[in-house]
Amino acid sequence: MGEKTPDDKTDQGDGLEPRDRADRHVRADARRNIDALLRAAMAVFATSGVEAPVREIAERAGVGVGTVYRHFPQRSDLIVAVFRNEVDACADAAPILARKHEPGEALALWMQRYVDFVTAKRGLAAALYSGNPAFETLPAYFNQRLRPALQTLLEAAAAAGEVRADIEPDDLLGAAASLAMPSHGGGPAQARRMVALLVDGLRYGASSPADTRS
Amino acid sequence: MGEKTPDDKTDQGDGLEPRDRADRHVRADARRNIDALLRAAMAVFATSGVEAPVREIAERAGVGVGTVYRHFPQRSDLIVAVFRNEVDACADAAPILARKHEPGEALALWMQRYVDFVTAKRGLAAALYSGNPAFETLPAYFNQRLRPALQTLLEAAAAAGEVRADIEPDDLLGAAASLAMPSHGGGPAQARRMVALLVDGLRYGASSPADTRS
DNA sequence: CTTGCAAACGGAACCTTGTTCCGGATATAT
DNA sequence: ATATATCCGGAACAAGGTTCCGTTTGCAAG
Repeated sequence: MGEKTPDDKTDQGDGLEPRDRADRHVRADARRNIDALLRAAMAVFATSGVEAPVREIAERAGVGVGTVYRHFPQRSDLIVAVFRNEVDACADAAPILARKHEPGEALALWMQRYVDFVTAKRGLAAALYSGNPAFETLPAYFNQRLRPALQTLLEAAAAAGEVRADIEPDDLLGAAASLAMPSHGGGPAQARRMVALLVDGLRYGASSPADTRS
Repeated sequence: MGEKTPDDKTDQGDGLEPRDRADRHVRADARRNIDALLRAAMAVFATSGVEAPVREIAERAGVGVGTVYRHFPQRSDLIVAVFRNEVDACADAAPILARKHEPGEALALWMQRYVDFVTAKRGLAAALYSGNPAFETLPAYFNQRLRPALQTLLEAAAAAGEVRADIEPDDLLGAAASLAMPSHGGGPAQARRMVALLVDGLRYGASSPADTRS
């Protein structure tokens, strides 16, 4: 899983800090708590949305709030860390699926995985739109990780003649995300079905791989 | 608390404002305070966004918080009231502009008015996406009031041959709103300029008023 | 195995913000 | 002028984010 520590310093080259090697000592208990916190936060966010109280997360992780704030100075830092963690997991699933399935099937499975990811993100949309600058880099990270992952799957499936070749990863991600948005009423089950339909749409017309309809 | 009160008054016509509240006496001081609160909230929301503290609004209106909650039982009620108020003001500006200016000019001026309105709504987007049911009727109200207003202006300008006739009010509202969204980086000045460009685009190709293509 | 200490821990305390409560003020009908 | 339903103000309460600080602990040097 993610080896990236949350205090992943975005070193802007401020040479003010005292000499610390990037790998300064991170005590084992600290690492353990960070892991527990990420796991707890993931679970709580999925259940109660990203606006769940910090105390609840701390309790579930079996630590005190002080420990939360030691590793995630702001509440939003925790949210960002969990989000990046999940994006990474989703992106990393792509090569794994590609190895275990036929290209078309791998694509379909990954899209479902993606739907699950989006569905679980209740309340995140509000955070993104909140104007809080802490979140403004998230969409970029989102694209940076997921687009290449999907693109690889898409190209493999297209090369195998299993899907048409004229769709862009971004279109697909956007379409699936909007289908999965809770604002569309239908539950997660409907989202999965509609996205499956979308993927079937990709398969249609792929029978003649050389058919480039200008 | 689960008791479902059976006094479901047919609060029908939620699209239009409840104009005559003559059923029960509304004391003059109360009306005055409500007005002051709406004005203060409008100013504060424009400055600090819709998440400004209730106390700040109360102070600016010169009343106690108790008075705020007497008239707006929930914070979100105040936000909704201010929003509807501003939507009404924006919509009502259309006929006034139409009376004082040439059709094309009235359209251009109203679009600028609309941009100002959208620009001032910092943080409202987040509220809309928050999942709070208190806000879910707002977009409908938005459309219900603004679309006819713009449509009238548009038709008048088209009839006068000052703009092309093949654009829908909704498209224009949506486009202008997205140009004015702060997420697009450029300040309000840029938004005004881009929307002016958009309106100029409407004028282009309108030189032959009788040209009803199709 | 000690020992020293920086790092980490926990959770009470503090601050801000939404909301409720209620004693006192007051507009308005009679 | 009086009665009273309505309204007002702001203290008090609840909840959540964040800080503070005394205590504990991992770990490496001796």
